[in-house]
Amino acid sequence: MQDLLFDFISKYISLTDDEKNAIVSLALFRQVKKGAILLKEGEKSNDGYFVLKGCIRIYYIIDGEEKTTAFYTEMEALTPHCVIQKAPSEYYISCVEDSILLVSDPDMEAEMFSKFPKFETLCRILAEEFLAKQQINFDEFKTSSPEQRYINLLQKRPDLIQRVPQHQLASFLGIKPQSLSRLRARILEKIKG
Amino acid sequence: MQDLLFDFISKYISLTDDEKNAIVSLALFRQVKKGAILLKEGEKSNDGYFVLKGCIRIYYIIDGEEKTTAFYTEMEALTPHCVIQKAPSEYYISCVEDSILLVSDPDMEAEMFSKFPKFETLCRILAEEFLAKQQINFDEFKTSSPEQRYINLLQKRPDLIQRVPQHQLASFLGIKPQSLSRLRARILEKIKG
DNA sequence: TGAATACGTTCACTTAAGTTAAGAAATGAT
DNA sequence: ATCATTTCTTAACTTAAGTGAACGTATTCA
Repeated sequence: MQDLLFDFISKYISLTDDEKNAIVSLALFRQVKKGAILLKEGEKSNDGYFVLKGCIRIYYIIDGEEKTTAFYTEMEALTPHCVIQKAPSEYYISCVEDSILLVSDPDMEAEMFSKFPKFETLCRILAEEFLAKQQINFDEFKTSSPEQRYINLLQKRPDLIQRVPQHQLASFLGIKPQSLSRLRARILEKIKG
Repeated sequence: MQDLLFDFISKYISLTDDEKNAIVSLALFRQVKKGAILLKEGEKSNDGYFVLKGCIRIYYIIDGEEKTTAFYTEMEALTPHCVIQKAPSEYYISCVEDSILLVSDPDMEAEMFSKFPKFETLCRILAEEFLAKQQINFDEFKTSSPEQRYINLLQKRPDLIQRVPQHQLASFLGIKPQSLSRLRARILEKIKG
């Protein structure tokens, strides 16, 4: 399991055995069951997550309805807004599947950064890279229709459509579950016709 | 003008005079006229921008139509996707108003980082913070209607509605200019009625 | 200054998403 | 295995966004 992590890191920086050991000694691995809630609205938490295996999601409850806005799968990192802003969380985080996560918090990060400055470089690069990806995603979302967004998702993250319930996908696409059903039927119609 | 920059930085880290001088000696200030194009689709560039004064925007040309997806105003930093990905740009960047920008590139950043590690910390924090903000923005976009998005913008960035043409705002809100006109009329109707 | 272009609004019409409700299918718990 | 709950789909109706076109009003620039 740790190998997955080090393979991932090696794409960005090279680590000595000392550094690997430091990470392992500080890192907290956590197994979580499908449906488990990692963070609730209103709670304060300092935990960030790196998904080694499985899938977690962010959702809001607005007017009593769940609105899923993001999924994180293998080799993706999620630092909740409340950790950065030091404020109560606006959203929930829960497990879509049984998952294995690497849990971090700012204190642990600070310790790593001071011992191994290289590690701060890694975090900076990851943040910059993820920010760039996030912006492209947002741009695509803004400039396309729900139907285009779904077709886009089919191509870019076909796994998500398999592993995630439709009603969660719907709000991820910015629409209602009924509209997603209809839209899927419409696309099938087009392919057949 | 430099004071603006240092006041901003001082919110995150404290700088010695040496460090300030290093920034000034490496930094490139650039005055740009309204309408000037900083980056074109297909171009490769290594320049990142920090807006000291004015407003710049990102837009795509899709099927011959301009689609504006982002605005950057005072004290906001924009590192184009193509700088991170080392690939040709998918979008254009242009000046909405006469602006004063601080231009940076990866080489200059690397030099700063090695001389003053503190500066890498600043960049990491800014990237993390901006990422968190960006995600909240995206979440709000996904979970609200065009009308709600516009009302939201009225409250959060009223300045944008003043300084930016309607048709650019429209695509920023994910709709057509005609729909924005209609939506504004609808809101006025509600206030009157 | 005058012609051309770009911009914002309005209108009629089309298309698709939201809403409400019902029922079928899948899932989970006892 | 059965019952209850959740999830997904379908349908009819409402509402709002997309489309194409026209019109008045800036802006631009030759």
